Amino acid sequence: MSADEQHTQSGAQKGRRRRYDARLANEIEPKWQERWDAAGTYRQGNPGDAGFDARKPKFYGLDMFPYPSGAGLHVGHPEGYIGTDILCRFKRMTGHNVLHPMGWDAYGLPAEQYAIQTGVHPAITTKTAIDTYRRQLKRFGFCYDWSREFATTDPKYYRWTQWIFLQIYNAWFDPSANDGAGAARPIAELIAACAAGSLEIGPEGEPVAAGTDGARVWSALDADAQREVIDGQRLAYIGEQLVNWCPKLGTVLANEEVIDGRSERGGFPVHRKPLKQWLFRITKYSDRLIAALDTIDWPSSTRTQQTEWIGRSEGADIDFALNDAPAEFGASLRVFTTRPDTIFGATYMVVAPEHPLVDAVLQASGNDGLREYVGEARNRSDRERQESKKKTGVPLGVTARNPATEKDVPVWVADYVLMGYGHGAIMAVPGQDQRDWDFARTFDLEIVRTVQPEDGFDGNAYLGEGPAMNSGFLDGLNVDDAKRRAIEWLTDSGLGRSRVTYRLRDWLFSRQRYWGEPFPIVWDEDGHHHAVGETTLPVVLPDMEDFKPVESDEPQPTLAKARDWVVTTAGEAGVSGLPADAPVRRETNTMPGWAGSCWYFLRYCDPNNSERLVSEEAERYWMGEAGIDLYIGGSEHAVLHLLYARFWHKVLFDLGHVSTPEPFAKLFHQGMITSWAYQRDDKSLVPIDEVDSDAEGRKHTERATGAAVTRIMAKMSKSLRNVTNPDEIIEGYGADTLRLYEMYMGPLADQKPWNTDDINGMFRFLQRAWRLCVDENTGELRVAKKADAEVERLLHRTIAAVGTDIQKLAFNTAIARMIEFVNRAGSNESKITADQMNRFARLLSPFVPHFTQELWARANEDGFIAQAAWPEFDEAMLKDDEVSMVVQVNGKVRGQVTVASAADKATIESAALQADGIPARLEGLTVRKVIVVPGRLVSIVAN
RNA sequence: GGCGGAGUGGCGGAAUCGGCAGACGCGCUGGAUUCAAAAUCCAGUUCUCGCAAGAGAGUGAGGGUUCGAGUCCCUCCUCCGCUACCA
Repeated sequence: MSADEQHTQSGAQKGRRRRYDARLANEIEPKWQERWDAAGTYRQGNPGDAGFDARKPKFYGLDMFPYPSGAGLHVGHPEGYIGTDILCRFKRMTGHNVLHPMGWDAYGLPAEQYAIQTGVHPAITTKTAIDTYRRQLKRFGFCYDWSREFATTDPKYYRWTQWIFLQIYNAWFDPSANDGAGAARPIAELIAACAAGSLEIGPEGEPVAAGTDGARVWSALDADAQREVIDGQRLAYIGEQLVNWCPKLGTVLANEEVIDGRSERGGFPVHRKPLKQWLFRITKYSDRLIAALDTIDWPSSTRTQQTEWIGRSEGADIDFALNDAPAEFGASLRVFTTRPDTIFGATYMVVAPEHPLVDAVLQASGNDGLREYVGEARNRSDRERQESKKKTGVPLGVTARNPATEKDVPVWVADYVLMGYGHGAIMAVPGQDQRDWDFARTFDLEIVRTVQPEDGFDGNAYLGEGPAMNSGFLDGLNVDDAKRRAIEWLTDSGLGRSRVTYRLRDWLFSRQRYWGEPFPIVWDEDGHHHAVGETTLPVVLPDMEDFKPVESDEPQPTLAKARDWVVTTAGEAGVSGLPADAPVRRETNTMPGWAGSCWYFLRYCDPNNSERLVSEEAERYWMGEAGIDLYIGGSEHAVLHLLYARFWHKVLFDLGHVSTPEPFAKLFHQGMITSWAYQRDDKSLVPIDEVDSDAEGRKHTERATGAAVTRIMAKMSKSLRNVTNPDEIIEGYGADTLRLYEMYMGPLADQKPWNTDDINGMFRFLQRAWRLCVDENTGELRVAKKADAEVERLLHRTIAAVGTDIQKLAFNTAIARMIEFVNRAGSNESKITADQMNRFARLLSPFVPHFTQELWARANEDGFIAQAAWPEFDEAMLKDDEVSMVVQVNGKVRGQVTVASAADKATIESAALQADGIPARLEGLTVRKVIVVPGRLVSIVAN
């Protein structure tokens, strides 16, 4: 028997259904959803629209929009959405204009992978997935303004994604702007400043103040050199980088998309490969991205993760003079260190296998051992490098002079040094660095301690505090002073300088895949890139029959196969500065999946604007002073999406297109909903349908092997087959019950185990609430004539507590308070008055909108309960006239005393000393002290 | 290894400032209703001893501060999440 049948058997009378059961829920929920839709109940106008009340404060409540996959929603997905929905409904009832939108993040690798596997075009699979998601989400009765819905794959949307790319492309980072913090400015201003002579071009091709030593004036550069300078300053630029190349996916990936040397999507091996790619100069924003974290209300763990991802390290660059190095490399080797104070302990040096010194040495000498090692190291994937922490390396046959000790130290090549960080070269100080220690031990290199370890220290490298030793002029200084002194000495002697390094790299933005936004860029016959004209946007993704990538060791963008699309003319593409008939080829890379999600929250403010990405007025109103009021989504986006979106927003802010420096004023991560899974002894997981359990549910065995497995909690996943589909739960209980259950499981931020049995509790609660209001024999409302004073008092308290809890996102305790109200009011023979019912329904409505709407209608109230005002409460009703207090004797509860709540301490004390049973307890004892905490307890100390 | 979070009944979880630990829900036990079951309703339900009144113990372990500690301090253990050869 299905849950549905069980619940409805006795209530399945003809005509108007009288009991609250699954059938009734599934009847009223779609009914009201249709009426809300038809009436536009959750439509929210913009400033200037008819009926828009500009005096109301705004509330922008945003969910991280989903990436629709073929599998549909599971019950974990809507958890955060239910939370935002409740808060947005509350805000609407408390007099706010509420922007609460939903849309689809639809470009990206998973959709394309799925399309390739099934042979169905990603445009079709994506549309199907979106339709499924929309249907499922609508069934929850969320108060989204669906008129603002869009997908990132809509040309009308990605037109502006491309437009933003062009703004970034046509911008440079002026380090002197913004009081020295630096800011993006239009590249036209840079060209104008150079042409006017207020900026000149430094030796590295960078703009410098006019008159700087060694600088050239703009007019002295030929057109190509000028172009090179400008292209070298763009915030979106072509750079050759060691990139993460994934042959299986046929694309390069951002560092953030590579986990343990494998692709985040699919888990395929990733190799490092030098490639020309589009990059964003996000590193220029490192300090601003760190500093602004203090201005926003985000979980501290997420702020910490972003800070560490950016990874600012203060230290020094030091140049070590090389002996016997190939002349073409130069005379010195530059390293970065965070511990310049330990330079006296630098007993050897290490360069990365990709370091230019290695190539120079290989060219100069036929060192076979070196060639072999470097070849192997370069071909090893990052994963292989990391799998074994065993140190490997070979000597380069070159030495360097340690400028502090004036001793020559050997230079090694080893793959524990990474080319991508610092200068790809280190001074190794085994005494103070564990990796160097391990390496020195492996190859029997000298170890010198330069910091005196604490007494009793018996480890290897010592990283702690202590006075410098074996360090000449630094001896005796603590670590911080020694660092400072060492940098002074390096600077004075011209051997080095203080320097800040970041772990963050420039953001690799191009992909070789089909399912993404095309770049608004064309290439001319000389190999120069040009922006397409803004009026020709969007550059529409061509519809390709053959969208399969070429699995290969060499990148081959899928779009290159769309020959008719690729080949065009400058005129066609709206390129300025080229003859209209000049042949150009379109950029065949596409943008990564992150592009669309970097600014979608702006588009919701004004989704149909065809003139601008968002109107200034709508942006200013909805983003307000500080940005989005509440953004809820999973913590897995702590560094990727949330960092990229902040970066785009800051560029747009600098260029004057948005009015807030940060997009998300308050961020909240909902916890994961977990489910049972089974684990073998080796920690590998077993799907739940391959396990048998005994009657008590204590012993579990894997069917195939008969081996015992342990029951654990794990993420819901298709492969473990422990996924619950919300459609089934709604069928068996209704969406209102599911909404309540997910909010009642525990604190929104916590990880929580799914337990279908627990849903009954919420279902019964709604049944009791229904019975409190509706006569099950007639279906009519049952209304008391006279209010019970206790129930009235409790209602005021419940309203106060629920309002507070909703704003704290403490929905579990809010629901508990409402259950208490129903339990108490329901045990009262006379039930509740029409007025009490009205207030109670409004109180409950953010949680169970359909249920309360139905009560609202049965009470013949006009309009929709969602548009009613939040019920008020009277402060005076929150206090009792009398309070019952506990009396403790020597820390143990020994009695109770009831006093007027206004009673003073002396009155309470004397009442407590005479309370039932207390005088007997105190017999033969001397009262030493009496502590009175009004309203709580009296503590008597006696001996 | 680093960073972050958490340990409370059989289970999920409550507990403003340190103030009656276990709200609320599940499950379980007993009862009502029923030919019977399901559903529903009522009562009970931290553990130990006790017929009971009651007494004692109790928030991962150990110590400390306090009239009073789940909450604050110290030492340790366990689990989870993120991250990782970043010089």
